[in-house]
Amino acid sequence: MAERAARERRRANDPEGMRRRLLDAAAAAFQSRGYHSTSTQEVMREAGVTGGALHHHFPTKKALGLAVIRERVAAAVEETWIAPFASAPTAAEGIRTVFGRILDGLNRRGTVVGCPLNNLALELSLADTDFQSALGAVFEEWQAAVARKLHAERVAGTGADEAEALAALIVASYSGAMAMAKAAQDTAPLEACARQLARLLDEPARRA
Amino acid sequence: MAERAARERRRANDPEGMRRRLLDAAAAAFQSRGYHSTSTQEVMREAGVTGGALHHHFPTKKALGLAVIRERVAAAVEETWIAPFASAPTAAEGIRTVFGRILDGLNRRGTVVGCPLNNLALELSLADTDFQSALGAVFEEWQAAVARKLHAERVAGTGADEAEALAALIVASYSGAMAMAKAAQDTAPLEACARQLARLLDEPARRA
DNA sequence: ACCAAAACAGACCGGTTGACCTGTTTGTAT
DNA sequence: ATACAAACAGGTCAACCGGTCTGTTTTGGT
Repeated sequence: MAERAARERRRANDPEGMRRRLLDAAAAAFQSRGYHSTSTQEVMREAGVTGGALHHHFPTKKALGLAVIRERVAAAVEETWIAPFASAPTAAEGIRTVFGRILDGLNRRGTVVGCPLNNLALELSLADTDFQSALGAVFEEWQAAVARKLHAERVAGTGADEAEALAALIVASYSGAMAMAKAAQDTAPLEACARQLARLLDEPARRA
Repeated sequence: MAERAARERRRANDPEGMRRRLLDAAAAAFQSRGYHSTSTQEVMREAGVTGGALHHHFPTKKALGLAVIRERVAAAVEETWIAPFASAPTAAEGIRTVFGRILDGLNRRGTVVGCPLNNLALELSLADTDFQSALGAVFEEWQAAVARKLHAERVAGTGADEAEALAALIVASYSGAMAMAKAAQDTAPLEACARQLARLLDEPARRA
């Protein structure tokens, strides 16, 4: 039919692009509304994609969630946290840089949507073991990267155990401060933690 | 009818008790499954209550959630955290006591269900402004109580600002460590943070 | 040129959810 | 005693969710 051909102009199969758009839309929606509060239809609408396409790339909502965690959340942590921290001249300077950039971004936007990893971790860790292990893996890699930096700098004693424990404190206080900032819709907890952590990393007897 | 009277044995109106059972069941369900993943029917079943009673005490699910936050979550934070910390001989000892008790409880149970405040905060803060302010208030009171203890002890400089900032670090690192423990289903992050925080509160030049 | 498989479109369905509503029972003020 | 409101029972309903299904178009191998 002529009208059919006229309406649907053309269709270019682009699997990777389609998959990318779906992951982008899902990651944004999960970030701002959470996993359970986001329906697959919302993801479809915001990605401009039909149900058939969504089902083709991600057979279930859970598969979509796992892909978001492994391909988007992990990358976001790597990009906004691990990389700038690792490439900083010192650990203390890394804290200031990372927190400073994130605070800049938050102040530019109005609202505090929180850390995507933390948001999904608290919502999904107990719901499903697949989610739990995927999220736990991201946390572990994050903490390990921070510990490597601390250990390379010989901060806080020589032991690798101490570096690991201090890395846990750093990651935990960032996650918790972001949670507080989200609940209060105020960046003050993040600023306070940044100052305290930087002071902690500057002061103590280094190079034992 | 005789059969009617025989079946429904008797009914004692007990508004406070009914309300308490509903809040208990809802708090437990929200804690382990989250707010959105818990249906009102599940709450009804686990509380042994009919729909009419639930609707009478809490007209909407949101009203139930707000009551859980204000009457159960806030009380839990007060009981398990604020009170033992405030009554400890020193702040450092308070950290050890609070974390120790919580770690004992976690090790006794198998799973890490996480901090109820943090769980609900990340799930609901962005969803609704009423939830956000209720959750933010609990966080603020928690941090303020910790800051009072630190200030009374003259930890970390004389300034009240420093006490407030250090309190933010303490609350944030606990919340974040619990999130990491939940994601990893392992209490190691909590133990690490407890050690680091206690060391931080012990060491520095106190009583300037 | 042809055809099988991948990529996509769009409708459909059972199950569930939160909310509501109409009755009935219990407590209480008078 | 009796009227009236609070407390509770239990069913109903539209809306929605995630998953599935069938059909069409595009793509790439031969």
